[in-house]
Amino acid sequence: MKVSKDEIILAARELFREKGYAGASMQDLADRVGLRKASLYMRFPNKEALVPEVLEMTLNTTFSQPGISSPDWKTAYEAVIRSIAAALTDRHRCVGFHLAYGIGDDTPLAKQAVRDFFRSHLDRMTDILARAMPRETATIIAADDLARLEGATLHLALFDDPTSMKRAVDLALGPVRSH
Amino acid sequence: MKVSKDEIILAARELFREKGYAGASMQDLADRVGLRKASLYMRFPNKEALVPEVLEMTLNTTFSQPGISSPDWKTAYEAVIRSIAAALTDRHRCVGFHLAYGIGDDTPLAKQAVRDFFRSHLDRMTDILARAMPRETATIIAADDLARLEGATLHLALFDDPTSMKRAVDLALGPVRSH
DNA sequence: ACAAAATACTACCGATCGGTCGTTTGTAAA
DNA sequence: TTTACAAACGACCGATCGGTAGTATTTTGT
Repeated sequence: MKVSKDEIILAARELFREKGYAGASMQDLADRVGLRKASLYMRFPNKEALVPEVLEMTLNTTFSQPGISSPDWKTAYEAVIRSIAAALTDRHRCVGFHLAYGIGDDTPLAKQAVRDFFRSHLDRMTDILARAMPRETATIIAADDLARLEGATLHLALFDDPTSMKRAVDLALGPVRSH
Repeated sequence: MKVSKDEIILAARELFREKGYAGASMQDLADRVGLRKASLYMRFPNKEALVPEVLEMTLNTTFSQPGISSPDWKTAYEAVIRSIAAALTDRHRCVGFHLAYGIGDDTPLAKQAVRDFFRSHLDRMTDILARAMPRETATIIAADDLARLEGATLHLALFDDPTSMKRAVDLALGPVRSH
């Protein structure tokens, strides 16, 4: 194999993040990894099938950062927030968010994958917070913290401005520290 | 004229919001307004030229809501926040955000229009807040409030869940009320 | 009523889209 | 070294993309 499957998924992630689902072409993906378009269909049955793989890889790396599996909930939550924020700050956009906006009912497998992607984020964040507070409260905090991080990518994507993301991290971590 | 220019812009806005710039086709737009594709090029020189018009119309309606031009800054700011939140809650997505994510360097006029769109939002919000606080503080609050509103569309688009948006409004307005 | 101008139309352009087919190439077991 | 299988390939498919040319139709000014 000239190119590993992970390399293709990685390139597909960049493509989806930058151009969205509709704007990403298989030809462009083939060019980026140095294969012919037809060869991509050896590994993936179609374009839609790339989406679950991209999101699964992203989810895994996000939640594989050190500290996230700490028994101390403060340590774990801070690690999650920082892991997400670091990825978003680095790339200026969120693949999942771009796909969430752009994917329609014509690609149901991709749509479900996007839902699972964010549901996993929310569940894992909620589980950590629920160690120290009622689950109901944890659910709300997780949802709002994630929304704030995602929203801060607006300033990154448009104005190359990371300060809003930094404040989003501080605001998510402030109450945790003083808990 | 079978169809007014504003109708076309309105339909284009829906299209961009749902499918993004790359995913929106001129044929689809023509179908929605009941024209032939070629007739669209009577009013707009090309696809890219739709973007500034769409965003200008959106900006105008957003900031034409009652209360926004109130001399009382609290009234004005609340009206702005509620105007933005109402539009996002209704449509589940933000056109500007979708375009901000999807538009690349190949469409520079559209890119600049998106930047202007959000810059106007931020400037107008900052101007209102600056009546009651240092401009530096106002800039930060405006940026973070807008980011939070945009981020809350994640829960709307994916899970049809408006609660995060409601909390975003409350959080943006809470400090204002108790000021 | 008539001419001029604006608008919408049919038909088409080359390029690119996602995807498939049949063949060649590389590799690993025998 | 031969055999067998997977991987990569060039060439191609129908559909759709943004956009244009020329013509018909409707509106407008006189």
